[in-house]
Amino acid sequence: MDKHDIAKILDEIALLLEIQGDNPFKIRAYERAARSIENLDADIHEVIKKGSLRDIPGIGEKIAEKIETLVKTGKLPYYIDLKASIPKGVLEFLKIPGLGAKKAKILYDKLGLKSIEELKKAAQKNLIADLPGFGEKSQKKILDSLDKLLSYNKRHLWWDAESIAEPILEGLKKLKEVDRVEVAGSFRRKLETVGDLDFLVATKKPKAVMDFFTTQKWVSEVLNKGEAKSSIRLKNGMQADLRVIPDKSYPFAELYFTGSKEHNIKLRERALSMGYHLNEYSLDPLKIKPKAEKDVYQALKLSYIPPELREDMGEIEAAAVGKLPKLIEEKDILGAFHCHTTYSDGHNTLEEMVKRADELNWAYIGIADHSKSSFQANGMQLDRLEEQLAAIKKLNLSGKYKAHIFAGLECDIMTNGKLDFADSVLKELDYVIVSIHRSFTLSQKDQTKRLIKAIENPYTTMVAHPTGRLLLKREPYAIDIDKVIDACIANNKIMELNGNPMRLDLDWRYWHKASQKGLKCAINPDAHSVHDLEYVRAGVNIARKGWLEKKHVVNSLPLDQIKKLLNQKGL
DNA sequence: GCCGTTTTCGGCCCGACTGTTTTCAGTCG
Repeated sequence: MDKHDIAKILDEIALLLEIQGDNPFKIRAYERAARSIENLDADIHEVIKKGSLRDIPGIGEKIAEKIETLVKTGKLPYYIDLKASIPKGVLEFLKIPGLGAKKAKILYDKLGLKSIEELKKAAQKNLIADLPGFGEKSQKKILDSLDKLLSYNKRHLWWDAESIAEPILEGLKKLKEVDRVEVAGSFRRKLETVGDLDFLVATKKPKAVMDFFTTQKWVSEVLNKGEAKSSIRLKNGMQADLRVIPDKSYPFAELYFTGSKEHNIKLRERALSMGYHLNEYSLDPLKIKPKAEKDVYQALKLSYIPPELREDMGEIEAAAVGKLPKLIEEKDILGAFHCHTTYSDGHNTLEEMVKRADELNWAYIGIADHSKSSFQANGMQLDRLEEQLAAIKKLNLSGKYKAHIFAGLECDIMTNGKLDFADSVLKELDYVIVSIHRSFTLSQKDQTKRLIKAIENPYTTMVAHPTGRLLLKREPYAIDIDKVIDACIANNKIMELNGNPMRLDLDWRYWHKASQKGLKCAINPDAHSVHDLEYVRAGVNIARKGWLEKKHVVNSLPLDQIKKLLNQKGL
């Protein structure tokens, strides 16, 4: 039972209480406790041992007791009883747009509906329209959305969401009635996946903007439409909301609609404690006329908090004492190390990749093709590796390109933790990235041991995509990430932040603490074509979410310094 | 259920839209 399991149970208790119609503030208390546990830095078992559970914000007497029972016995009678009182299927009702806890309870109480299937049959038999609080329209809406539930609830990679948002944003920008516009929400916070798109517009003519937004070619359905707020369903099932606001309120609205919800609640509480009242229109009774968000933060005696950090992970506390990090920026990146070519499974040649690095004004590019065991990725046998090494040397000597080429390798880690090539081969290279591409199902203990053994190899330089996750597709393999981080630090090895939009691995939630302990980061594109080098941008987004500064990121170092760093290998 | 340098009781973030009502509850973000 780890902190994620506990947080999940606390969240589920909150949902169950909601359906039971319990005190809303009690429900929020459980939700808050869940977030606190989820964001906990320390090991939950240690915290319990020290008896400091109640020092965690949002954890009081009752919830502390429940967590202790849960951790010590693996189960919680209170939770078991609660679950027994409401069928699991009723929780599924909450996923249907327009159905919340109250209505879910009515469906269960009055008609005894226990699953999505039963709900569908009841709607088809016209049994729902007569229920209190329901009507013809809500019955039809339930039926309509049931078929599309899967696409509605789908999240999208941030990278994909960007290309969906772009034409809508451009369309709004061109509208003469629009004074200011941007995409807020989790998209602006650069969260790795995005559920829906939140557009924010400043205008004096809301109606014209709303009419435009709800009638364009990207609309598949108008969910609701008002003067201040409209929602549409896009063709791919994604929801897009538009909020319209007078220009004088824009900074407040920007803050509010960027979130996160937890960040906003903390801000409002802070405002209240200072005698103010904060909403998306103003900060009363303060008569400030902010031009930008930073003016609002300033009024709350906080330094400006970049959107990426607004996750209630300590940023408000840090901003209150002027201790926010100076986040890494894309322009700080001077090169990258995880790039493939046609020597293995890349689409572009070595020279094409280097040329592109030149165009990006990079000072260096590291080529790391797959090793022989990755036959699925056309991994290189020794002769091909030697051939590539010679080609890189030649190209460097030719002086044809400004970018220096580092000769590396993405070396497979065998199931026993040994590397795919012997040390005598590895030592000829400028650097070695080690990674796991098979045997994902080892136990956590064995997988951790395997990776740490590879980290301890003297010729290992950095660890690629350490959890192997593919966002929205494949869960991370079981691994004790804290131990892996500690092993990297102890052996002076670099951890990759893989910028492939589907990986973004190591996850941002680990980086703040890990970097403070001394973990070095390389933001890599894991590029398989010249276009993929752009993934560095996605990597920088996530690095910023992880509080990383330039000093933590090795590929912000100029050429002479990165050479020096790589030469430390084998020490 | 949590919390407190105005409080150990009485607060707890707050506004827009929809559909079902006949003045508002429920949902959503």
